[in-house]
Amino acid sequence: MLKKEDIKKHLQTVPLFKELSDKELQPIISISSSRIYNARSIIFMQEEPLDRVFFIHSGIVKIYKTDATGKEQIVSVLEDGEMFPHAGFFRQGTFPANAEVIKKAQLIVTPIKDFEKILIQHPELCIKLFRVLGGKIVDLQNRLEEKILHNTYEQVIMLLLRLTKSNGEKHENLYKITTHFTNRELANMIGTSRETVSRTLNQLRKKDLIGLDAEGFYVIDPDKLKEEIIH
Amino acid sequence: MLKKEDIKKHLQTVPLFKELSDKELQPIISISSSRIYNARSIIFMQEEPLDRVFFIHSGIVKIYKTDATGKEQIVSVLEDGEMFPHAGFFRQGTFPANAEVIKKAQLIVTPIKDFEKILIQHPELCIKLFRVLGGKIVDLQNRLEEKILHNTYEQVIMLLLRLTKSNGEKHENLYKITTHFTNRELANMIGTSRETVSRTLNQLRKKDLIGLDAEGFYVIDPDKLKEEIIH
DNA sequence: TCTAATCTGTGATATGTATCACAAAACTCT
DNA sequence: AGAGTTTTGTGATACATATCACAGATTAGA
Repeated sequence: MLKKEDIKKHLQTVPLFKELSDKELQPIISISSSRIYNARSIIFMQEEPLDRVFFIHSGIVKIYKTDATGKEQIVSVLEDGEMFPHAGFFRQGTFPANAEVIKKAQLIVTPIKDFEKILIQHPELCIKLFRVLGGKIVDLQNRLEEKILHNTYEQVIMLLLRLTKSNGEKHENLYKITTHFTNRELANMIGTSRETVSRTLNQLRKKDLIGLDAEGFYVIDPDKLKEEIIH
Repeated sequence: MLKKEDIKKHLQTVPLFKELSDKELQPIISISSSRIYNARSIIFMQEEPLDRVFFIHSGIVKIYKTDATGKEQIVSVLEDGEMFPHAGFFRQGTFPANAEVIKKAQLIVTPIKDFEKILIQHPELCIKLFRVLGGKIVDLQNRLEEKILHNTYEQVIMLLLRLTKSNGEKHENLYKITTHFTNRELANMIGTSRETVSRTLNQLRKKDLIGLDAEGFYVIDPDKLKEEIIH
């Protein structure tokens, strides 16, 4: 079965499953399926029952919420190797937010109930999941700290640094964010307006801290940029 | 040994350990110790190696960070039955924030390495911990959403509702927050100024949505208060 | 119980950022 | 390739909230 072979190959690239033997991976493969989602397709909505977890093999996914006025808050932007949602294990209920594809993605879908069964039989897997969840908690606390203790100018910088770290590729000492985010998307990630992001980005470019090339990609010197954060 | 008996009794009140048999609880009791912390004493600081977890039997603890200018951000306010930190399992490193006692507290201290060993031998415990961590993640995402999508007036209301839910006691259809927080503390929980909290609280009192009695306690009608959030 | 320290309330002012408006540029779709 | 849509840049203005200032109330310490 070629398809199951693919799933295996893809799951092996997920950090959560790294170091697992073929035999250990087998039960997870057998309950999972793979699917390609085009950009802009909705993976799930907040109200749906939380009955599956996703692992990203390729592409980019955004997790977001919208309020009554339609204002969007991007909770996180996830890419290959990452899992979502983080908060569903052994809890009944609905998804904590919406998920939509930003860049065409291949996802492994696993029914959460079956995954939980495998989980409790494999302490190794539990340990890794505890690590992942712990990391997520630290991450969210840092986000909250950024939002509370820093002004918008610095929040933009920290967002760029965060995106650089995860999505960036190092090319001759420069970091390139190879995904194009619109100003509005960047704004929604930190809860500011698109205009402010536009102004801040141009300020940073004038200071030669970032470059905005024709394709819309961002080029950054992270160390110099970090020095801009004084608070 | 009376002391171990106490620890047992105290651990049984922690939701994470509820439903565990005496036999299952025993290994955790044997590695734990109990200690009383007075108000204002520091439990740990951010830079210290994360080598233990705490369970609150009584009292109130705040988890907070401070920036270079001394500005404080209260990450969370925890009370009896709760555990902290949440993000330390199977990860090396330091505490993610500082912890200080707000109200005289009795804490159970458990070395994290030993706890981890017990954890991986008890799937039941793992399941509960996954639930707790999942809840924490949802919680933090909601906090971030509050901060991004709502104005200060509404953030204050949501903070009061949150405090009411956890610390509140129901008395003849009113909820009383039996812990006194200063305006500055409330402000630091949501990242605003003490003056704004003072003004907002008085606004809410004028609307008869909350009451501020002599002892400084807050009395709230949660349903009416919730209706104030229109966004 | 007195004194110092901290907390509260409230007006005045400053300021950062959202919002509005619109033109130009860049994409998208058939 | 051209029409329509979406994005960007930038000035002008509005507004929420921080900051400053200070007086009075409250709490804590000796």
